[in-house]
Amino acid sequence: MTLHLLDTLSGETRPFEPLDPTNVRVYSCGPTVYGPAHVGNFRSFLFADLLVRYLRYRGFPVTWVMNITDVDDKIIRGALADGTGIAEVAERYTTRFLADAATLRMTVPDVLPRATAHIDEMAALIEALLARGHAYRTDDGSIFFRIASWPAYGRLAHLDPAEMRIGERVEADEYAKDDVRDFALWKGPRDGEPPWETAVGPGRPGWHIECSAMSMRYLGTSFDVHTGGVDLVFPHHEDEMAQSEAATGDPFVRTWLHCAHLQMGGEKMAKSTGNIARVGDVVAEGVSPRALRYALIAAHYRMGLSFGPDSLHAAASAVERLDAVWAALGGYPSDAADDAALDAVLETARRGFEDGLDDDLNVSPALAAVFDLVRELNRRIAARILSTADAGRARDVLADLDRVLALLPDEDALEPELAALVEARAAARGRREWAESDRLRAELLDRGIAVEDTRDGQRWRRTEARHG
RNA sequence: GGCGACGUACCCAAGUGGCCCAAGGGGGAGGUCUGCAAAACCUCUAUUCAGCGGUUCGAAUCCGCUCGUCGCCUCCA
Repeated sequence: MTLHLLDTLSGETRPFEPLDPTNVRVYSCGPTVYGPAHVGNFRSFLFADLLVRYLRYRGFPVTWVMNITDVDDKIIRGALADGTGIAEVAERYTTRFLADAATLRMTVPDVLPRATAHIDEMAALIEALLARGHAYRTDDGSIFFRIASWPAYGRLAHLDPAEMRIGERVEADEYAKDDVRDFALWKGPRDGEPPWETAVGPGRPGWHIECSAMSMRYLGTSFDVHTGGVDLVFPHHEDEMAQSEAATGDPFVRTWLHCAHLQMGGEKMAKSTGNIARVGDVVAEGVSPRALRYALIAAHYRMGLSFGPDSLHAAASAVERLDAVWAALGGYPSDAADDAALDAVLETARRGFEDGLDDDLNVSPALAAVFDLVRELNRRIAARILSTADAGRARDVLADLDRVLALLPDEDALEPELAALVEARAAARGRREWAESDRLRAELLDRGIAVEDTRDGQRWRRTEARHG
């Protein structure tokens, strides 16, 4: 099988065929940096991460672009509120975003363009739209996209423009649009708002134009995949597609991918309702970053996913299970001969993993294949039928699959002080001084090192998370 | 009001016509191993897939209706 993806626009699941096999181009709608992103936002970023990782695992070179929206109403409001500039606010939360992303082991995008650094590209796009008759100016210097000029409008969201409820709260009164459904490409200058002097006049960009300008700047007028949360389908991506195609005449995106919302307490996680959890807070509560990553990627991206203490606990246990085999395989002394059946076990796991992900990135069966492998490996370790070389090969396969999952523990050496405690504990146990060895074991656990005894002596692994 | 998704064990969650008397993870019960603990392994925990009809040799999977949950139509990942 090959990778198949379900495209929002066509509604079809199709084999993935890159426009250019030597450079798969992926664009993901990134954060608007007016505050810390919450874990719901990260679900969508990590789903894109999973896609990019899997494309690379499958051998495709990928260029991944994720924008940073660093100018918009909320940032302006936030800057006003705490008396700093919008650049400061944007910088603060961009830094925070990148730190959280790193915590969650998100692949660093190849390009992280900032909107404010691409104003000229936006202006050029708007000029093209004006020239082609798809946009018009209003008295205050704003420029709008004329939906009536674009018959394809509504195709992505599968909405009929005529049936759309006209937003009562839209800025219809603030800006004099020809049609309330028309959307802003450019907002004329206003007091208290940062103005840019551009070819289309002074003002600031509308939201949608940012993504069109930045994606096409780095990926061309047509590219392979565009990702985002379902809430972006309309109006953001609908508008983006309309303005991009109206400006260039080229089909904008080959495959649109949208992930479902993260649910917490039965409803979607959203800043507007305050129903949120943040990466920093969750980690501060003692959840390991890898467990959090697991909790956010372990379900198919188009399915609603519930988030909460239960899901985090299950995720933490699952990750520990991975850690346990990983550690067991690492410290596996054996004089057994090679296990003739191991290759088949490894191959079955790899096939199950790939078959799952090939099916529109369905991680559930992929993870099932991994855990089936884990059990097979544990059985063999317990039965001592693996050779040391076998253990190494099994580890290599796990590590290879982990290029996609990114859940395995870091391979770092133990700090000297802790290493000394581990040795002391082994020595005490060797002398059958149970009280002392138990004390050292407890102390090590307290410092994040779990020590376990096996027939071949003790072994240790990091635990990361506290347990309550 | 329009559009759409979903409803599988105690919880999360695969499976979308026969390999399903239904993966995987978590939780629970019992057992093995062990100085103890932990990990691991073994057994058990859905004759059943929201409910009711229908199509079919055959349905969790297709069709219809009913009930329920969630989302989009407005800033939003």
